[in-house]
Amino acid sequence: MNYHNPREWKPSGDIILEENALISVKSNKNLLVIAGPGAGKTELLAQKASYLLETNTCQNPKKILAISFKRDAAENLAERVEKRCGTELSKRFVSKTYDSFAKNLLDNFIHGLPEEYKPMAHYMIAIQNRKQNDIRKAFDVAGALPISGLSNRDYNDLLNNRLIEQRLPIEKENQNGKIVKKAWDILLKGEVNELPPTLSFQMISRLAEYLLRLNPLIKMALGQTYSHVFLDEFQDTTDIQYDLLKGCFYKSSSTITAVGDNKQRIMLWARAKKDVFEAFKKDFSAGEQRLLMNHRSAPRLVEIQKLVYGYLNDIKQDVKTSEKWSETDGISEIWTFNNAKREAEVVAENIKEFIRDEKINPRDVCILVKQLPDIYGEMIISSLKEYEIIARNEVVYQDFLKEDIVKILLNALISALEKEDTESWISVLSFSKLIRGFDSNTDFEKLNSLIREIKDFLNKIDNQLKGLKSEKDLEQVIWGIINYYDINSIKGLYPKYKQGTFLDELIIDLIGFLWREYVLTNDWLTSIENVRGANSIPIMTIHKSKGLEYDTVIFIGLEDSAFWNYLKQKEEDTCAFFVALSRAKRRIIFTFSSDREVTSPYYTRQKRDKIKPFYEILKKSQVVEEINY
DNA sequence: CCCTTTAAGCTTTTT
DNA sequence: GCTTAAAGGG
Repeated sequence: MNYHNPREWKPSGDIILEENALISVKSNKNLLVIAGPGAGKTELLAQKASYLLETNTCQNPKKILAISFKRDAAENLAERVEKRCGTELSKRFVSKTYDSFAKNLLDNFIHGLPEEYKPMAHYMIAIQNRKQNDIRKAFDVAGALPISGLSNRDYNDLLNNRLIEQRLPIEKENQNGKIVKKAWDILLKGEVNELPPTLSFQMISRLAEYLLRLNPLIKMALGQTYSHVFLDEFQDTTDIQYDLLKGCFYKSSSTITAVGDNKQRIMLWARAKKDVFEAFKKDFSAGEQRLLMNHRSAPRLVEIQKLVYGYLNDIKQDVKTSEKWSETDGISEIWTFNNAKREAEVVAENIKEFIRDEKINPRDVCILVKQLPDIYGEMIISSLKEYEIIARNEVVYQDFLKEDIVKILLNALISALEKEDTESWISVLSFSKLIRGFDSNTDFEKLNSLIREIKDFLNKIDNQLKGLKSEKDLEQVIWGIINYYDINSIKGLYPKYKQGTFLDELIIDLIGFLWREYVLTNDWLTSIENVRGANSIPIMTIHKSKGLEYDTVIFIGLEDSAFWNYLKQKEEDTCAFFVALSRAKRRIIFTFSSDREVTSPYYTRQKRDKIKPFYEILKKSQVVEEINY
């Protein structure tokens, strides 16, 4: 392998990095990179990975470990690195989520735990929702904590908190401690007729951290394996995750690069550690860099974004916009209505015109809400239908489409229908090889016969699809594919499908979605595209939209009741407003309806007194036009 | 049975 | 903060 000289290294893929980004890429110290919306966080990390691998600064055979929160973020980053520095070098780039990282540590080194804290090897993942709460169950069996005056939900939250608030081992000096320890025992080992061994991801992280503390050799091995560590969306790190990070890399030889944005901190209510930036700088003696470019938003929209900094007591800084924009680019409007029906009509009509006159794709428009996308979006969905435009609540599909089994089945279907589609063919082939245990050493003859076999099978599927009469027939085809791969082999590759009815539910959903589309379109490829959402406008919450970008964003309901908790969490809600604002590349529209006559258990009369600062920001920018309908 | 009180929901990911 | 459904009391 020919490595580049660090001095001569240049960013790959025709990318020009701003000065601070280039400094961050070449820095060999622990570093906190504060990067606002559109600064190119993923690109920065991908370029840094390229630099480290191409110059052999990350010395072969050492690796880079990247930790993200969400699976798609981890996958996107891995893909970008492969694109930037090639398949060979990117083999030493390991991209994981926090939870899979922690679970791997626990599962691989489970014997490093003392018997007392060693979970049964076949433990389940805890379910915690309204119907089923395994943690609560464990406490009920252990003898619930003697605390009264709390609602059921608050009490469940408190129990969970008690379980994971501290590092292990549990201090069992007092009565409460004894009950918490008993709950741990039940969850780790299971209780006959009550609960199988069950762990939450928070517990898994605690166990992984304890494991490392007890076994310095494992910690050393981590440092030996990973010379560099990347941490994405660092502002969302919870206290538990931070403890684990410290357990892994405190005073280790690994160099850490954390990337985040304090202005997009909207997960505090979900345990994000508020002082994580300061803690990281102190504990890891980390330096700080700020990126000043916004490659995403048009100049007028960036002007509004900059005004939010003041409200968040953040350093005022001269954010630069991309040269592709001219100074007057960027549209921002507030649309006010007397009722939600009129709002839906006007929004739908305008979207129709955007698509028709500006030739933008439905996927370039996003309808954002603070909460309850089904309720806030209902009327807009039906108004858009009149123009034959589909809008849908993306929450329902986002997670579903990410599932491996869904990807596997859709790829098989596409490959059967469209023999020339290379992307789906490659995934069908590589999945088949994986299932059969083939690798690069498998001889050519065997591989060829596998390819012939798959092609025969895909032809069979194609023919079956042609003669399909009912949803039952489709069910048969889908199960045919699953049985061809072998359901037990699939479960072996993806252990998460072993638990409960998760796999069956996904398959039922897929059949339902596909059939519904097929009835409408009478074409399988279009049906698959529609299930994937290629032609529909996404409706989602601000939280779901984090990390995404759209040409046009329409925020529905800039109203007090949508921000019902504003007075209690001003900063976090202002961040949410900032995230919404900064999703837009060229145009952002906020709507207000003084009467929201939705068939919901919630509000009708709407005000905007409490969230006045949001309107002040928009007014102050002098680029926002308010239109009364 | 009727009136009053209380609780739930509201933003989330992860194998 | 606000609405509605469910539970509780006489």
